[in-house]
Amino acid sequence: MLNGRTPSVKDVAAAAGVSLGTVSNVMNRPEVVSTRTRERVERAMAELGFVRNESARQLRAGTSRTLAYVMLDGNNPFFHDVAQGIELAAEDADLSLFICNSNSRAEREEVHLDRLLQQRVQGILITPVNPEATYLDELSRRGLPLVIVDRRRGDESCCSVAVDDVHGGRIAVEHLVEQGHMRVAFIGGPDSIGQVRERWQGAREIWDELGRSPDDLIHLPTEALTVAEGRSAGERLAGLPARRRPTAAFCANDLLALGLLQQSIGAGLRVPDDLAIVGFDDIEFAAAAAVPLTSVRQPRQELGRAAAQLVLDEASNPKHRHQQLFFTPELVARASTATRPRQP
Amino acid sequence: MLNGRTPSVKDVAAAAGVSLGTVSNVMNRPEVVSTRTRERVERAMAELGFVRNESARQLRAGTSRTLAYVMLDGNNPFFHDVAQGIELAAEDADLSLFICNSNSRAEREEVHLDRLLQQRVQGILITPVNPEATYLDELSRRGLPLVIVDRRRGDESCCSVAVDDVHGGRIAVEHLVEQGHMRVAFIGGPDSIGQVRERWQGAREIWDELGRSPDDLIHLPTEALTVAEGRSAGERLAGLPARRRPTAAFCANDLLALGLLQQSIGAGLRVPDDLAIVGFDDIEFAAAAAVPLTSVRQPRQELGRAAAQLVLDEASNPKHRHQQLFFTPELVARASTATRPRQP
DNA sequence: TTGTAAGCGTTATCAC
DNA sequence: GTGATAACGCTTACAA
Repeated sequence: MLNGRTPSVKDVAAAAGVSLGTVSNVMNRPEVVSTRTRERVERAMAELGFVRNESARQLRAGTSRTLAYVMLDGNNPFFHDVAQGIELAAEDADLSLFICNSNSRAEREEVHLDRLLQQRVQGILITPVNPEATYLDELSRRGLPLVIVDRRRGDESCCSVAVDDVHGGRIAVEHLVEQGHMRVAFIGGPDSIGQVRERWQGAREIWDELGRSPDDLIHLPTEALTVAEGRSAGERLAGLPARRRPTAAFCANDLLALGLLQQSIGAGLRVPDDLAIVGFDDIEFAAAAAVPLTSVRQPRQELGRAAAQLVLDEASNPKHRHQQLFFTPELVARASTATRPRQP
Repeated sequence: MLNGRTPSVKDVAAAAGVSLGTVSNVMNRPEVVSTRTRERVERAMAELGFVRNESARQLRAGTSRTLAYVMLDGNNPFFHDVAQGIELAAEDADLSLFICNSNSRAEREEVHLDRLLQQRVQGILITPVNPEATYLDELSRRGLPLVIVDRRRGDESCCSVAVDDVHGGRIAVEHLVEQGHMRVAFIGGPDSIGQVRERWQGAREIWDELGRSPDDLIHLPTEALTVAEGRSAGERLAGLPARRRPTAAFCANDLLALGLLQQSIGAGLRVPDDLAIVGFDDIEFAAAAAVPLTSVRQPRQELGRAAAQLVLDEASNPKHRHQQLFFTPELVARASTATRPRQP
């Protein structure tokens, strides 16, 4: 009867001696079918090893059961934490989560989005290479629920969940000033990344408000937000003439900070005594560093969870209105900035 | 005509003034349709914003375009590197990759597998909680291509791609002995994890072969392979009476090693002078540690790539035979075991 | 080269 | 409570 095919509702119906509609009812509205036939059908399903075909279901029902997250950088644990937050929310809603990685390349991003469109996913969460990209608008125009994660657009054309990066920059530098530092470096780049610009802006703002001279806030640009770039920035820092050399560095993310920490310790500097370091994101490896890293904490999982909730609302609530959620980051002080080194 | 619906081949056909079969041909066998009509159809597609419905395609064609990887522990960057290797291979084959995370829970694993079965994915790659679990056999029995990644089964009932963990344990400890260490700790657990057992076994083998006393190879069990457990093991290590205290530790993975490193440095020990440390996996953060970590390197991306190739072969080659690939890991010596600390 | 039509496995709307 | 039956959007023979 089956000759190797994977069994369908039809086969189950035949085996259970009922019609195919009844089998469908057992799956989708079990309350409407009598206990006896339900059990008979379930037994048949088990015997045949029936597994519902999701493509057929989706085609007919017109509704998909998966969400997707297109992340920006698979090498940064931060995004995996965000993804985990999304996954938890998806799980609660009994949805699958499709995770893609653009690796910061707009072209990969477009390929992924196109595929997701073809799959007719219920909604897309994305940390885009460029939040203003026009192909993102097109998704919304198509009616596909879309939430931008950890980034924002200028307008309010879609939902987004982000963190106040300017504020983050402010509290990072404020903390360093409180610790008595007179010359501070900001390490981060490229400038094309909105986050980097805003964190740097926050740093300058507070520095200015505290009455410091702009000359004492030194910008060391990097080409990416990676450990390797952090090391390289460390070398440049060390190369500065002593009278200009900062006693503290605020890094645009934790990977940079980890790289800087490594380079500094390798070069024989003591952290925080010779150089204090603040990172951003508060990924797990920040707290796990040899000198536990002070960092501006983003609510990573919360970010993901909130984003998932927005996308689900947009998908199911006809009265949905776009929202721009904005979390406030917090400083987590650890040994890397302590006036005297302390434990994590 | 469309009233808000998303356009279908039918709509495209109408707009282009051709039949629906022709539209399909444009997508699937463009060579059989004349240039002129092809262009007309393509223009209509663009104007309508047509996106092919993958569910319908899959249902009719009977073939899916996605692979899936069920990873064991999303908090361990090692698995993300493996995933990236798979993704690259998938990309080459023009397939999408569905990434799931079981977080070491067999129950989540089963939920994911069930969903993937429903999606009729082309093949599944998995780093299972338990490679002997019977539900894995069932997938194979269903004819679903399955490859076990970074783990092996006793029998040869499916493809697998793994690393010689016993050998890894051997070279780690051999290296420590070469550096002159007389008492060594093995840190790792729980024993239910095959990897842990084999790395420990390799350690004992070589220790024995080198004529050392079993009493000088101390096993400090952990409850998980995490940074936190590494720290806790460090505390226990420090608590050992001085005459029994090892001068070197071999950790079952890099997360443990990182935790141990942090705890040790925090406690004022010098690494490697007071305590040498070897990790396993060689994740990026191992090289990025304040004292760059010596580690047993697994070919992370290669593992993923090879696994993807096996699953694709099983999916498309009727003469496919199951293979058990077995990579040999290499020791990457860094400062954490140098007799005199050196740079990364 | 293009058109026609059957059918993939489901769900949902009806009668019964 | 249960059973026919018509879609859903696409691919693929086969006919024209």
